[in-house]
Amino acid sequence: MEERMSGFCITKARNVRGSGGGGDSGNKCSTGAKCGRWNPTSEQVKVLTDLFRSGLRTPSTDQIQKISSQLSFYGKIESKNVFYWFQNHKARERQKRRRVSVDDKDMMIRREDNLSSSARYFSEISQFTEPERVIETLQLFPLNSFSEGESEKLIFQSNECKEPTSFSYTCGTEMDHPPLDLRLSFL
Amino acid sequence: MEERMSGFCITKARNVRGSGGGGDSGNKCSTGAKCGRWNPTSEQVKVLTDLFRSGLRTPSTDQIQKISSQLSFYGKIESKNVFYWFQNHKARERQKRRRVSVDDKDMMIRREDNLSSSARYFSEISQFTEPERVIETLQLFPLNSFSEGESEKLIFQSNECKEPTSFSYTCGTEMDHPPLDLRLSFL
DNA sequence: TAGCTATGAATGAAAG
DNA sequence: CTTTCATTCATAGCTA
Repeated sequence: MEERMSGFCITKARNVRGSGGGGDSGNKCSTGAKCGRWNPTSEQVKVLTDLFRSGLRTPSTDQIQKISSQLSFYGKIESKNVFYWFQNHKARERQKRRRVSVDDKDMMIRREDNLSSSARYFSEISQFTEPERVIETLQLFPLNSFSEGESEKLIFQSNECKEPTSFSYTCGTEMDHPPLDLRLSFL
Repeated sequence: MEERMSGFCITKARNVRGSGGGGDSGNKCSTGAKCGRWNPTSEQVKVLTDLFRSGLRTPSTDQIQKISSQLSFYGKIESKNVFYWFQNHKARERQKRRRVSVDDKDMMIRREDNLSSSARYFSEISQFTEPERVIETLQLFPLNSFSEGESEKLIFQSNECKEPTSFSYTCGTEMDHPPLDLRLSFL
């Protein structure tokens, strides 16, 4: 009788990357392995996420500099880290949303699969899959005149929704056993 | 000492993925707990492996969707699962090969132990560690992309210690907690 | 119960 | 912006 299952899935019992919490913590590799890559502190991630959620998606060079400076308090960080963070975060959110959409549509066959599984996955990022309140750069600081051509953008996902151009392959809709034609020539 | 809450999902029942090929043997967590991780069915793995062996390494989004749709018959599966599967499979094969390589050059020991030890391991995946006949994407479908040469990079030189231009905020020099004014209005 | 291996998932960096 | 690569974390499922 192991009722150990009461412990549910331990999530991050390990030191997690955000070992932070304390003083320097910073970027030392959690596992102590040779780390040549930035390992964000939980605080740093929090701030970045917050900014992202506030609508910032593509920070300008200046913004990146400022953010980086601020975050350096929590540990070592470089501008490029911030740059990459936003780039990745944005790309992944979009990519994820795309997959979900498709997934959602294809879910017609499934019988009773609860979607609790995907819940956890998107609990962090896709918290707002509807708002779409992208502010896309946020230039509210006139300081320093205008740097280089930095203010334009403001696109509204125009090239995102590409009609999937329907397919004609037998989409198992009413068969018990799938034809399952997954040869490469089929894809 | 270690407060490593060893809760984790106790999994006593070995439902095994390859159980009777029936329809749903799929992904339910052994314990029935709501594990958030996809647990591929043996059929799904078989198909995926087959595709991989056929040369498919980096399926396009469309392909991923199709594969996912087809595999959904065997049990719950999402696009991201397929995506990750290929990503991991490819990476690991490469990693493995590289390790062997290094192993070979670095230490000329390489006695049979090596093989016997990993025999079981290689029996499944590295069935062919020599060919390298990667087909790399298999674009049998038009799949028009709208990417027009848009190259404007933003290079970050190591200017991490760049003086913070002109900030008036008290740069955490004597405080335990930073002022951290990272609201968008600040940037 | 503890350790190990295989592998799903995540994400920093880059390349394209 | 999109996609791929490299590493690492977390965990299911053995195995001893």
